[in-house]
Amino acid sequence: MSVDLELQPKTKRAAGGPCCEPVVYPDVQREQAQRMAKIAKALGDPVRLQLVDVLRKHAGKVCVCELVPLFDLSQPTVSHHLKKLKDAGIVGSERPGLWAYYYVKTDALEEFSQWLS
Amino acid sequence: MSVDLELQPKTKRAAGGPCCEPVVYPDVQREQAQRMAKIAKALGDPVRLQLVDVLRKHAGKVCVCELVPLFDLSQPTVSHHLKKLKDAGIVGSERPGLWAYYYVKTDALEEFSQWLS
DNA sequence: TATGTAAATAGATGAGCGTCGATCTGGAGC
DNA sequence: GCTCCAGATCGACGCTCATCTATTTACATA
Repeated sequence: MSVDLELQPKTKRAAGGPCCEPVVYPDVQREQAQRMAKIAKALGDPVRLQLVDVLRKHAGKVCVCELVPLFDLSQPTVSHHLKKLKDAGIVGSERPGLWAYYYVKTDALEEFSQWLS
Repeated sequence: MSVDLELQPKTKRAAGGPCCEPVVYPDVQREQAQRMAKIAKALGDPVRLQLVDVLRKHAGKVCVCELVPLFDLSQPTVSHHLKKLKDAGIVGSERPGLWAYYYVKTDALEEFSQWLS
């Protein structure tokens, strides 16, 4: 209803310039967008999304040897995906001995989750 | 505290099998993960995330000619990103005449948003 | 010390992405 | 009709990604 929200071009044919003046935001959030896009990109693969899902449902540490057989993928590939998630700051890991354990760093998803809702 | 949540290998050295039995989920959500990963992937670029942000803040239709000058990118590149968002079902578009208008399809982000929180 | 094993790393390959300039499409106005 | 313009599409380029096999690393146990 409000024409303000429609954001139509202000002139029907501007002379010597773009079709309309820049009414929309210079945007406060260039860096914020990069941060959140980094998170979204890491979640933008079905395997990684399911990894995060499993890790979140088990609010503790999960052994890698539990995660690998969940997918029809080689062990290095799963390891690769876990590394991606770790680089994005979404998960953390420990390796006290022979086995490695991964867990979700819940704070990492906070900003993105809030923006999305 | 609860060992059940720790998901450690059940045996210290399994004989003739993987290090532990598959205790974690066969996972109900293979297709759901694909759906949500598709959304996340589309949001996994700073430009597209900012496009969605701008479109959401203007809960109406926004002219493309308003969006292009927001970024230091060529018009075809912005158009390409808008197409990606459209293919992901995140935005829709109309082109009644010379100008094209884009808007957010809020339902699309619902499932992903809920999963994330 | 030697052996076995879980996980990470290395290297390769084929597919996809982000970006650009150039071109095409189709509505608007003279 | 012809011209102008907004937006979409095309083709190309360099880079990143997901995946694999093969190898390496480091811990455990005998």
